[in-house]
Amino acid sequence: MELEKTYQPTQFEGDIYKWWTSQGYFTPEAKQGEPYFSMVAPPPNITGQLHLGHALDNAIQDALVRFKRMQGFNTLWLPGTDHASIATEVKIVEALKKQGIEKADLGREGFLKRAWEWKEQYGGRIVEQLKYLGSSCDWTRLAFTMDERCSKAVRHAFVKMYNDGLIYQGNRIINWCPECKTTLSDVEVEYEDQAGHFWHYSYYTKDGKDKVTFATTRPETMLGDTAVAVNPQDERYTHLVGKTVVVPFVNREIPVIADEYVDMSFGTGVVKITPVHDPNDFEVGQRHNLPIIRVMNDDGTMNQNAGEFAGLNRYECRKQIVAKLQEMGNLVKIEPHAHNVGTCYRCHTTIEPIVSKQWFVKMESLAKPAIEAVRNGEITFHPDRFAKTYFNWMENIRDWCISRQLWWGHRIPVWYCDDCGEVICSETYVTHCTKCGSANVRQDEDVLDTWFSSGLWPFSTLGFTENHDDYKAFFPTSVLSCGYDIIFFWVSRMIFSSLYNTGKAPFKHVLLHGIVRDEKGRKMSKSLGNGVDPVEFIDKYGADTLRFALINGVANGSDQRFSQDKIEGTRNFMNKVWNASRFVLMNCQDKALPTIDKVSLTLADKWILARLNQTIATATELMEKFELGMACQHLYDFVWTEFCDWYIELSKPVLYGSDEQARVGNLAVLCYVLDKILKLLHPFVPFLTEKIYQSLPTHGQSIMVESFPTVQPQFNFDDDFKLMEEVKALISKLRNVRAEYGVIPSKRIKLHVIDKTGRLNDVAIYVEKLVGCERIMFETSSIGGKVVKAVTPIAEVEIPLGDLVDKDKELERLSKELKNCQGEIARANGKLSNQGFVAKAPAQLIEAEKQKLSKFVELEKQLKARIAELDD
RNA sequence: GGGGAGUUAGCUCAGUUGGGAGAGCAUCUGCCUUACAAGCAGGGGGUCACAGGUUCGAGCCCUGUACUCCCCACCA
Repeated sequence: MELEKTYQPTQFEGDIYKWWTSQGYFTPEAKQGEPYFSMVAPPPNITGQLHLGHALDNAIQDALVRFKRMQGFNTLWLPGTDHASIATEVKIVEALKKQGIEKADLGREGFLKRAWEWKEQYGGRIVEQLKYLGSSCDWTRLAFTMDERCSKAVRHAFVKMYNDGLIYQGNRIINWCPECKTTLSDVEVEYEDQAGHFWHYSYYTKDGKDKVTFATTRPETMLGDTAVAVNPQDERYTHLVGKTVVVPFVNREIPVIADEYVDMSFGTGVVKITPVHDPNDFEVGQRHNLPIIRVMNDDGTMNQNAGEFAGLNRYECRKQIVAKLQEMGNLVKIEPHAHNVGTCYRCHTTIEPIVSKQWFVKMESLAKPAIEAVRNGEITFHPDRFAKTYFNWMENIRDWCISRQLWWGHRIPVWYCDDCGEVICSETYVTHCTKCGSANVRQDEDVLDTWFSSGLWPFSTLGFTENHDDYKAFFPTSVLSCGYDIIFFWVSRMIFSSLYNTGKAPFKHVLLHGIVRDEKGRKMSKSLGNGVDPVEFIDKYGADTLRFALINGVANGSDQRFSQDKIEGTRNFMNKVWNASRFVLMNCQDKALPTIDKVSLTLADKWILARLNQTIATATELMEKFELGMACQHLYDFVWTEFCDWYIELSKPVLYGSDEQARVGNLAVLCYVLDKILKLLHPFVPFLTEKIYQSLPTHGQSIMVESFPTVQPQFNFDDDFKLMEEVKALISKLRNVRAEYGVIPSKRIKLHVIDKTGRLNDVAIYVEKLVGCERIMFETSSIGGKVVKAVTPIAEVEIPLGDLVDKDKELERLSKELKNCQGEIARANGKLSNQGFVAKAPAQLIEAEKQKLSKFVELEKQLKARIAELDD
């Protein structure tokens, strides 16, 4: 098969993906007892449009999965999508609004019908986009958080927790989004710095003789005030404690109470207490049995308890209250004040803390084993610093509010009997009261937090509730990979949910990556319009390029900037691999090549094979430590610098020569190394490597089911490797001399070489070709005359450059070298004469230092001789 | 307030058991050398934030300082 002249990924990526799928390569059998590697993919929301975060996430996971698959593990990577309760509902409501339809108009049934239609349409789209990336996940096992299997797991987990007393219903202060009209858990609130004000004003005692002055950022909540509080130690206010003051507008008499919560040194030392609309005030209210008076509706407008302000939205109400307080003379002053305001993570509306009856998960007993599993190493985080983040959160965890006033999601499996008041929690649908038999039962209206079902993902998808073969074969999973930004939302919940439900940790390793930012380091977002559509990039540069660019050289867990430069640089690398392959293949023609063990290896061959071994060892080790970014970097360097710039160039004189046996031998090595390179790169660059692999004379069925390369000890060739490194250094030095003397590139020079190793005859053709020389003449002594002399550990080379040779310039060049050389000697001597070093450093290091010293001492001698010669 | 991270070449960043500072881009010089100009060869450029300490030896370990960023909690 001929390869095109340049790398054009769009010509083959799609076809290859279809072919892989049709071959069933992504679909493992569930075989118990076999070494396996399994991962569940973080399910993207069905609202989703593929973004670079998904691309990175999938590139990492696919690389791991392909690596493990090639290593022979029974490998499962299970994909799926998330119903994303609130996010999806928000989108659908928006879409309906555009059509002039209100959610309520449709009713629950009608709305859910729309939602499922939405799921079909957009859930499918994101799945298709993931395929563009080349992800080798098993689509036959595609899951959805609301499919029957996952829903069953949700009901099972809920009922078990309910029966164990871990799920309870309570009247507590929760976060309310007036836009989405639902509760939110603590982690779903995002805090934003906003410029606001401190409004200082006073409440008076009924007789008007005394007053308390305080500051608030939210005057509108005063309508729900049921006390003002001072610190019990605060002597300024002792006389007032126990008295009452009057809340204007609503004319409510409220007590002045004493509570430790109040910070005497802050402000006036007085705090107004609104138990219903502030978490801290709620606590104070609990302690003092204060009444709870709600003044706001679910949509953020004021309710009838707000009296004259009823019906206004909360901001308008605030404005009017401030104005009226001023009129009445209660307002003392207004200060600018920056504060953190909680907003809804979906719509960014300012959340309203309110007291409400909701369902909660009791966290304390769940968190304990979840902390322990990480502490005892059952689960490890990569990088491990994120374990601290995890502990920090888990150890301070509060109960989890799981009920949501939404329609799209898992409905809470609790029924109420309207006749006898029985509360029935059941895995199956309830039609009659289990206590009185009445048919007058109704299900709880609310649905569950979307993260409740995601928390079960590693086992719900594998068929935990039915003890499915997949569960038996692939659970616990091996690795969980996601961005560090969802440790709280997702990772922690999976850990405690799994320990509680299955008795096992859901995964062994948590591999975390950072956020992909724009060129300026900003987070990509819709509002900034700085988002990048990965599909566009794939169409232009190919999925391989995108994947490699996202992984190469990036450290685990750290954010990265995504730039056009990086993409292009990576594309160039792909093109490099492509063209190197083309070079090898076009030289092979259809020649029958010997296997590598039948080839008489040259010095260059041995060098590249030894270097390949090192690369395989390093890459494998890094992959196993999940250091994919570093593995890529090593491969990049090996392919470009060692293989292309050196080995292929070293091959040219052989391939273009007339020794047929040497040609064939060289080609065999080229093919061998290329084959290994493709396999090493395959996890990162699946399409390109498959495409080229299929063109190799030795190709098998598919590169993705071939074995990952392993170190071949017979190819280590330490001494030859070192010699070849010296030859390379010699070549570089000679090129340098050419450049320094301005010898035009087309000029073939002559080299007179005094060989100090006795082995350079073998490498003469390399030097001739790579330095651009007419012919090497081996000498036993200096030829003298107008020459430039290069002195190296393996050879002295004289280059007759005629009139180009300039004595002063030459002296300057050699003196510079001499100085450098003497510096090295001084350094080595310094180390070796340091008793501490000689006594404590590893023997290997000392030996290496000694060798260096003698090498440079020898060089120094020669350089000095040459300088003396010129000075005469 | 608590926790975490960062500070390395002009820019973006690697540097994982402490043993002679690296890459890509940019820049300078010269090349269309029959795989590749999406390329080749050669060069310049860094007191690894600062100050101490441990060590024979520190970009790496410890302490402190400065600045930047992130997360959590939050004072009404």
